[in-house]
Amino acid sequence: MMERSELAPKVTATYQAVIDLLMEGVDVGSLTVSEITGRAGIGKGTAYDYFSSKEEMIAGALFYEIETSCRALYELLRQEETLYDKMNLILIKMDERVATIGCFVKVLHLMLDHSAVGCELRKKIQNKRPDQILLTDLIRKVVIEETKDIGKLSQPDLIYLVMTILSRMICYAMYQLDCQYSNGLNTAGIKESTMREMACRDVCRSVEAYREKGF
Amino acid sequence: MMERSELAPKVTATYQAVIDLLMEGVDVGSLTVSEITGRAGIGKGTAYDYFSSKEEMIAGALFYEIETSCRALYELLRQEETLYDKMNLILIKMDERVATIGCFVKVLHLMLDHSAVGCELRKKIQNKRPDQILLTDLIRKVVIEETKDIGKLSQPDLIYLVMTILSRMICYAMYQLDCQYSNGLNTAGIKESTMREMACRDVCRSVEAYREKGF
Amino acid sequence: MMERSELAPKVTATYQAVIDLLMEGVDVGSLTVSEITGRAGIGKGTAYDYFSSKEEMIAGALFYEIETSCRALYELLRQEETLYDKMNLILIKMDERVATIGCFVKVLHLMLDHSAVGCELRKKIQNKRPDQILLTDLIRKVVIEETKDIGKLSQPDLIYLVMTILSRMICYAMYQLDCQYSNGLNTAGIKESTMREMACRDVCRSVEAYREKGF
Amino acid sequence: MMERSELAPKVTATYQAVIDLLMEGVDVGSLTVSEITGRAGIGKGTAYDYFSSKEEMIAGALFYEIETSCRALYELLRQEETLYDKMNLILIKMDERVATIGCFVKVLHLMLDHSAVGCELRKKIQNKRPDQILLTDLIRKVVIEETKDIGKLSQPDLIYLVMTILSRMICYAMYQLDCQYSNGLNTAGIKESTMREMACRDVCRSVEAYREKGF
DNA sequence: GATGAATGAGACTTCATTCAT
DNA sequence: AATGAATGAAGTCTCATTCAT
Repeated sequence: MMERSELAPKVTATYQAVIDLLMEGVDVGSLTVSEITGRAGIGKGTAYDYFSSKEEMIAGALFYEIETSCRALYELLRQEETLYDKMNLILIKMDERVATIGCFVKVLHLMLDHSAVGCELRKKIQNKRPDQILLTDLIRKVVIEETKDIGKLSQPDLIYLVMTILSRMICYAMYQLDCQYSNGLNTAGIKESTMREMACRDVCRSVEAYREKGF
Repeated sequence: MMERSELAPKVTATYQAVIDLLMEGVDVGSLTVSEITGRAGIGKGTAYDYFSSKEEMIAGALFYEIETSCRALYELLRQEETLYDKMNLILIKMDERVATIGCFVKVLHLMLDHSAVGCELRKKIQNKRPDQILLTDLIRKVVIEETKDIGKLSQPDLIYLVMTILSRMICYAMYQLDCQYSNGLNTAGIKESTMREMACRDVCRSVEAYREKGF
Repeated sequence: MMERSELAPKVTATYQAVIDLLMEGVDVGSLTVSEITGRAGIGKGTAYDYFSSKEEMIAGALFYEIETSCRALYELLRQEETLYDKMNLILIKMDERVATIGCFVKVLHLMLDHSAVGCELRKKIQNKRPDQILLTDLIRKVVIEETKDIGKLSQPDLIYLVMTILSRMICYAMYQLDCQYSNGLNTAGIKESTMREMACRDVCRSVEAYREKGF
Repeated sequence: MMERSELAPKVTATYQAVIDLLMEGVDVGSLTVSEITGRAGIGKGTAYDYFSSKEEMIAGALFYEIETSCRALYELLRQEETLYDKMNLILIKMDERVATIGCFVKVLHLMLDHSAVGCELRKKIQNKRPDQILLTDLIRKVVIEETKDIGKLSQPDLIYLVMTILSRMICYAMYQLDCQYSNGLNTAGIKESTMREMACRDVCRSVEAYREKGF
């Protein structure tokens, strides 16, 4: 009934192998079918019974991973009351599943490049079913639910709010990644909780400013 | 004396070819040496007299491109007075050189992946000369100069301010890219000037909040 | 009693599938077991219960097809009186079953190449039962029956007559195929009946010349 | 000046390797690029600098081989006077270059199948330059030159004469090939000179019949 | 008996890099 | 100094065959 259970075991094995490899730091562009199927514990040919190309395997795995994560997160967010708490939960979950962040970042990258995997992924995202929730859908829902008492948001305001939250999340992800690798931000020494607090306060400040005067 | 003039003509031709190709939408991962040297109008072997690998060509080109852009932008920013104006100018320049944004985005991507080009690029950035200004250096300088009257910034506060600005810039870049390709943000219909205004006001609001209570 | 009825249904289904595919224009070399069994409506494993290899399936199908055709044609030829009429009937049947000609041509090809299917087919032909009639047997019978009044043919003369007829048939097949695809003969505009007439007259002329002076 | 000399050495090496392999009995369909380039003494990648696919290599080699043979034969045929002598020379040359016959037969096969090599070859033949002489051009020229005193041939008559000669050549080739492999004709014991004589007489008889009454 | 999911050897093709000219 | 022809390692994908169900 859950779509997870609908997937053939070889498909989930392939997806898991792709995600595992990516999380271990293998670059998307240098993933090979041999690596994937070897890790998945299936034959090379078997993968081609389920996917028509390497790109489909990788794009499928990433789509599945972020869709699953976003849907699960959405369920959790509904239990939080305030925007601050929701934002905080998002960031906490980002910490808990920091390894997954890499996948989100890779998806963002792929959305913007012209690689074969990127194309495949864009196709998947454009054709996604309405009940599948990706990152922007998640944020949009949070914003709409949180601000519905203000009155119906105009499209531009909605988008700006979404982007504000998204930029904070990216900001936080950059912080996380800078802790892992050194990317030039030199975030060493700043506590996670401090970062979270600042980010949440920032988001709320933006919304309050909106409530007062509109954007 | 200028480092530009220090570069051999074949090197700049190679760099330009890489940048041109990337701006035309060729994916970093699918760039080939043949394409690069063909576009640069030099022989394949010649390129290897100046670079030891394909990765060095690409990483070198990207480093050169962003370093040049950031240095030029820094010179311009010094002439602006307020933080609002500086932020605004950054965004305006991002519009004027929207094609270059793609390179910045690619650099961000490469900083985070484990590809061969990414490694090469990270090496270049870590070993950069002090007089070479990259994006984070640029922002750090803007923040320090703008806030020096407040007193010396603590390291964490400085970093948070830098990240705030960076996140707004990324936000704006996302908006720009979403106008070009459709990435799911549906920013259609929002004017550039409106976006800029919102972003600048946000940044200033953050700094003001800092001035009042500290982060 | 009839060998057709001796064949298991899965075998005839396989044979029919091969022949259908070949007649639809699929190249012998690019036939796959999946295609064959899919078309035959049987499982891939099942085919291997009846055949030991793909080659055996294809060679078996072709052998069966031509043997069946030749035997049927032989029965019809016995009812014709003169050599002219017999030759004419052969060519008329070639027109009626023009699609089958492709199989004969493929068999000719396979007899001459060193492909795995060719080997298998040669084996089948060399080990054929005496009551199985193939093309050369058919022609040989026609020649012997037609010329028995002249006296017993010497082996070389018999062979030459057989080859004469065979070469005319090939000639006619080339004409047929050139009508379907353009193979450079540019036979467009020549009527079938004219071609047949010329071929039959030629064959008779050869035999008459033989009757008069011997070859 | 001769087109032979225009071909790059690696191209002729590739062509020769293909022809050699085919003459050694390797089946067209089972030729591999490794085999070809290994035999040609060049790197696998080198072949792809000159050809865009395996099919092009094989089709190119066959086209080159038959075109060269036919052109050379045409030059020789011009020195013969009578149709009998011309036909005889053709058959003698077929004996001298019996190994090449296999190539002609393979070309005939490829013209009729739907394989990738066949497609490539048909393209090459359809786009051949007017000065390139293939088998049917050769025969057409022989027929036209030999019969010009009779008056202009109608198109159908021309084609029929061409096919008559072609069928005798096929007949002779069948004899040759049956001597090499046993294909069911059992030509053992017939001398080459006898076969040639019969074939030449047959062709002349056909032309004479034409002279007298028209076809 | 029948199936088709699974396998993996091996095919074609690309492309970074070298080196003789 | 500059070139680009040549290389061959390595990647993707196909498909004949097997075997557990």
